Amino acid sequence: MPAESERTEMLDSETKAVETPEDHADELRLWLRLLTCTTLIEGEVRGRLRQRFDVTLPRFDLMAQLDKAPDGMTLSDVSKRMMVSNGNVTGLVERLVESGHLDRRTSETDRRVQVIRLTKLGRAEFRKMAAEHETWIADLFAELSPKDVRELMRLLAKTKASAQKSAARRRP
Amino acid sequence: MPAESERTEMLDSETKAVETPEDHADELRLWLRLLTCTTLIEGEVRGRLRQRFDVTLPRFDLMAQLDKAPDGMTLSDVSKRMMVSNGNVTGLVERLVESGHLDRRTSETDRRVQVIRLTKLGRAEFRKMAAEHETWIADLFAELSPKDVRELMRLLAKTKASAQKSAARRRP
DNA sequence: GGGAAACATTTTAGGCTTAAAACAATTTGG
DNA sequence: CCAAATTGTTTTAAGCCTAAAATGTTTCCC
Repeated sequence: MPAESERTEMLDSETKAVETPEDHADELRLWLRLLTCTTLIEGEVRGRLRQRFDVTLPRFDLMAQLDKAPDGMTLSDVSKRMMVSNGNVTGLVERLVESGHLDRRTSETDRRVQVIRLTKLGRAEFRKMAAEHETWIADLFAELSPKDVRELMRLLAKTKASAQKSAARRRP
Repeated sequence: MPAESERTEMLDSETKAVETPEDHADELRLWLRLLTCTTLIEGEVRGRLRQRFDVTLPRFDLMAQLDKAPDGMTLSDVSKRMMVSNGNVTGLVERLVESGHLDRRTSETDRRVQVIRLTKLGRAEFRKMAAEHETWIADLFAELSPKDVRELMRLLAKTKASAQKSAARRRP
């Protein structure tokens, strides 16, 4: 426990629990700052992808998932990985098949399942974009020291675990 | 500088700059983790707002901005604060006026400007939602110690500054 | 075998979001 | 003063996104 109290109005921990509403302002500020950072970076990446490659961020993200899976993925896999709804993936895939970046085929062993892969074109274009994308990210985080990066990684891992537990508490 | 090298393949800093492509994998992983955390929390908040109050997250966010500005804000102000496009705000405001949560009037001193405020209903509903929302956030971050929270705040502030500088470098 | 449950995907309806163009009002600099 | 630039907002066109319902397929298990 830290020496300094973060709740200055609290004089006696016995009287706290029931009566005084807890002070959650710090967590709220933290959440807003987290959201700001993400929005800022995401907007920047989105803009650069559009300007340099005329591609949208969701398309890029989907292709990134597939680049890591040479044997293809099912739509459900993609949807879980990207943390978006099923219907969303259906539409995205439709457009990427249309533009020749993706190949979609029904699984031979389970006719419910659609397996999607990058086409040769899709893979080539993705690799080109990904190389540049990586330099943008490095530039956006340029002022963080290697130690900062490690520390942020650690704290965000803890945050993710905390949020997942909270979500599981509500939806068991 | 940390004692341990994070780029094991680099033997001589003289030869680095031009020839070997830099290793940005750590920053990329950090960005993905940041995005995962935000998406996770955002999705959770979105779902709870819908279930408990039948309200969308963007509506809630807009009302949160206005709650902090009793004298109202212009659409541009809101758009900058929320980091979304102008047209987006136009549509959101339209729906919130329609539902009786917002009041919109043209400024008397500048006929270009629209000033929006929460109505009595809008303020009352927002306050109710905000109180509960704060407990959700606290719960989502529950496993972070006060020290973790402070440290994250510090590192995210640094991240934000870094990203803003990078964005400014590109779009001066 | 056959019905119920589970699963994968698509569809639907509605809302959110963006970039860019269009429009309207004000400010500015000659 | 007045044309040009700037500012604030809306419109447009396209795409993204969700939750929930619908559809088709497979698995479970009695």
